[in-house]
Order: sequence, then structure tokens, then C-alpha cells
Amino acid sequence: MFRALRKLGHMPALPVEESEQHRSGPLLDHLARRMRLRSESVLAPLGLRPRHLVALTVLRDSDGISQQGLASTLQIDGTNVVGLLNDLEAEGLVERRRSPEDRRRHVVSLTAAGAKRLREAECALAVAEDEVLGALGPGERDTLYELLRRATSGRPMSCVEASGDEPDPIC
Amino acid sequence: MFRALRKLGHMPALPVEESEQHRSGPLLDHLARRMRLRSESVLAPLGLRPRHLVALTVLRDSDGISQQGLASTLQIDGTNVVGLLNDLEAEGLVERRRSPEDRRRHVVSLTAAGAKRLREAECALAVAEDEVLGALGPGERDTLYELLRRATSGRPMSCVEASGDEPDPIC
DNA sequence: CAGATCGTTTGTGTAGCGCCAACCATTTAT
DNA sequence: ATAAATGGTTGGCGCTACACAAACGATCTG
Repeated sequence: MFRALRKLGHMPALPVEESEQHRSGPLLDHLARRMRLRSESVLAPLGLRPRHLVALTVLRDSDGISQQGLASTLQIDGTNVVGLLNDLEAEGLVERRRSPEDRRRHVVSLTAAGAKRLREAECALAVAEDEVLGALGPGERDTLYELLRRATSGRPMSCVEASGDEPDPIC
Repeated sequence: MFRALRKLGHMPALPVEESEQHRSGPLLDHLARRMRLRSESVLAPLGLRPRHLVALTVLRDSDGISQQGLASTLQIDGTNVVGLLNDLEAEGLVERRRSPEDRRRHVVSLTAAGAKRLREAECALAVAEDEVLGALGPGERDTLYELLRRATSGRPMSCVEASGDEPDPIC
């Protein structure tokens, strides 16, 4: 915005017009924490924990994903995915089938029960969400949801291709 | 600017929008995790960790807050706030002064060095943010930031006043 | 004075998760 | 065909982030 103006004027001592470079990372962290705390209590009766919800939500959108695909989008170690899926499969919310083309793979998908439980959980989450997002109006919450959905549905971005993207941190 | 998504057509007596109750909680969790993972690496050289950033960010907005005020907005236990502030104070990023009106209290505030370090950190975070929010355009990121800021700046919401807000979870 | 409150220290416990190593079953390369 | 790589699984180790409790000093308040 104002950056273009800086080149004219001799700029005597004007020591850098404060970058106003506020990042959303910390806010995201903060908000997610508050949400997670609230969610735990309303989710407990359903036998689920926040991270199960995350997994189920991801599974709804990318059904038939492999376990390491899941590990990569969830950004957690493969060994932990096993435990996570064990929980979910034990309750019949998720299904592991061997992939036909590569029988080493497990194709993970949401069961009908899983989809149902997810909907119930989302319904229960409305309470938590109301408390945490209380400062936002309904329209804003929709916008937020949409932005989050778009942001998370992006590719996991492998480091290989990530290397050339950004010029460099010059700031 | 404002998303006109969901313009709510007439929807004739639809038997309750059924399902479509997607909550942003899990997405928030997911995105925050990815951001935090990325942040750790770029923050490490600055001697900070994600939670320090959250604290500093909160402190910039609510300067001169008490420690339990901080505990309440951060939603972490008071004893842990002590350790967190010890870290920050040890590096001179934060200052604890006794409150004049109530000398039991510590008034916490960002030092000049703290504000500077915070800006540097935010600058460094741009890299992580680019990777994580790659699917969003610049305008969308701004919108996201604004929503997050509004959402987090809301009062901690004591349970007393929270009781009457929502009718009940009928879903 | 008594009791409550803020911050601090210390200690204990737990959950989440990375990481390493070993092990099948299977696929791919030689 | 034999060897090497890969996907999943199990088990174990260890670290970090916390919550929670107890006890203490300093201080405020009834």
C-alpha cells in the first residue's frame, strides 16, 4: 500500500515504517487450542478425541486414501496413524481394506457408522464452537470455515517442489 | 470483500438442511498443527517456540496484563505461565513489574526488545505461512487474519454469562 | 488478626507424538 | 529367482506440553 511512497522523499531518519507484518500463525494456534479444550469435553461422551475428529474429517473428504497418504496430510508419523486407525476401526467408524492394485496398501475409508458419528460429533461441536467463536457472526463463521477448508485441502506440499517456490526470506 | 457465498435461496420447507453441519473445529486443529510444525523450524534460530509467539502476540494486544489474566486468555495453568514468562524475561523480551495498586500482582508488558523480536519472528513466519496457506490468495489470507484476530480478541467468556446464550443443543 | 489472593517453586502424572528397530507381506529391480 | 525396496504393524524409548497439587512468601481485605 504505502510502500510505493517510500522511494520519493529523502527519508531523513524515518526508521522503517513498521512493517505491520502480523502473521496468523500464533492466532491460529491460540484459537485452535481454545477450541480443542472445549471440544474435548463435548466429544468425550461420544468416545472421540479431537484428533479423531480431525482424522474423520479428512477421511470424509479424501476417501479411499492410503495410510501413508493420511500420515502425510495429517502430518503425523506413520506409526501413530496405525494407533489412530486402530481406535477408529475398533468402533467400526473406519474400514481398512487391502488395495487391489498394490496389496501392501491399506485403503482407508469412512463407514456409514463413521459418517454418522462424525455428523453427531459435529453437531455436538456446535456448542463448543459457539463459545469459542462467539465474537464472530454467522456469516463470518461461514467465511472462516470456507477459508479453513480451502487452506487444508491444499496438497501436502512435498519439500522437493517447495524449494523453488519462494525467492527467499528478505523481508 | 465480503463473501456472498450462501445466499440462502428460498429453500421450500426443506426437511432441515440435514448433515451439512460441518464444523471448523477440526480444520482449525489441523491447520494449526501444520502451521506449528513449520513454525518450529523457522522460529528455532530466534530462540523462540510457538507458544512463546502466542504469548508475545497476546501481550502486544493486551499490554500490562496480570499473569493470571494471561493464564486465562492463554487458557493455560497459572504455574505454567510462570515458566513461560521466565523464558521470555530471561531474554529481556518481557518485563514484570509490581502493580502499584495491588502489589501482589505482576504487570507484564512487552519490552522494546520484545516487540522487535516479535516483528522479526513474524517476518520469519512468513515463510511458514506461505507453505501452509499456499492455497489461499493474499486477500483471503488477510480475511483469515482478520477473522482470527476478531475471534481471539473476544473475552474469555466466563461460564456464568455463557449459560443463557444458547438455547440448547437440539440439532 | 484471619483469611483470601497473586506469584513462585517443586514435584507428580499423563497425553501426544517423534523416532528407532524389528518384523510380515508384497512389489519391483537385478 | 534372488535381492532390495515399500506399506503396514508392533514395541519401546524419550521428549515436550500441560494439568494438578502442595507449600511458601508477600500482600490485600474483612
